[in-house]
Amino acid sequence: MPELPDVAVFKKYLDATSLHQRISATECLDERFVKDISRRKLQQRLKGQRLDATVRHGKWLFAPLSDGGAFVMHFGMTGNLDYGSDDGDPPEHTRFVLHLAEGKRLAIISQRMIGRVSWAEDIETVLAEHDVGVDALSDELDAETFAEIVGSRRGAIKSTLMNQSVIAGIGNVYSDEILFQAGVHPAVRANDLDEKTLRKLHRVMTRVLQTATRKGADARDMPRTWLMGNRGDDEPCPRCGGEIEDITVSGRRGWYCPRCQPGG
DNA sequence: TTCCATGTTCCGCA
DNA sequence: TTGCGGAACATGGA
Repeated sequence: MPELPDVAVFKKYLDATSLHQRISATECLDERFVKDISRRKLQQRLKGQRLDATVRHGKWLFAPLSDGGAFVMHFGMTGNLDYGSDDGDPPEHTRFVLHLAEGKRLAIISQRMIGRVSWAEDIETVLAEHDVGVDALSDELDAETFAEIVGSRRGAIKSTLMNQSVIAGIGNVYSDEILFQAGVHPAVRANDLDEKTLRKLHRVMTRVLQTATRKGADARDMPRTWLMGNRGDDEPCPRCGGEIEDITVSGRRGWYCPRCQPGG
């Protein structure tokens, strides 16, 4: 699930539940979920500290710590957070737990293990190491910059939007949504798009990501005119009523409406 | 049982 | 050298 809007929701959730509480202990339920640092060191770094704030960049979530450094979270394909009272077992597929003061705990859940927790001295360094580009909702990414970055790419527009080193935060579902609402075929090469279309894509991208975040990133709550609820065989296009089709673009299966998104 | 998945990373090729 | 596409990765639900 976790693309930019989902992670933005996790950030709000963490802000509302877990900030400024002392971490009394941590628990690692699967060592493989800890990356770039040993489990023991991560646990040492966290113990006794507080999560001071949260910073989201693309699909990454960071929580700067009271004594410096930051707790790093990435949710992969199936991550989630769960805050609750610290008695009994945490939810299924919990990989890491922060035990907090006053009998609470924050569980980091990841069913498929593609995801991570880690520690970073410096957030910018982590982003550079993983070649993470500008955040899709960053103020720095205005229409002109977007057109410049995206319009210089030779790959399919869908893969370009999903490429985290180009723009960070968009995954398979939201790339389909953005292209649908902009009326752009997913397989069109990015550098074949004209300036006007690129600016439209930027406008639509911003609107889609902001709206989705505001609605809690829950597909069921999105406007009916969105593609999101109709991804699948034999589904009608929410705009024209025609049939939605699937297409594989650089190994990822996407959905689009051939009538509303001509070309390719 | 086989296939597929909303993510990242690595590798081979142009 | 850089950018692109495909495959691998781990796990479990359909």
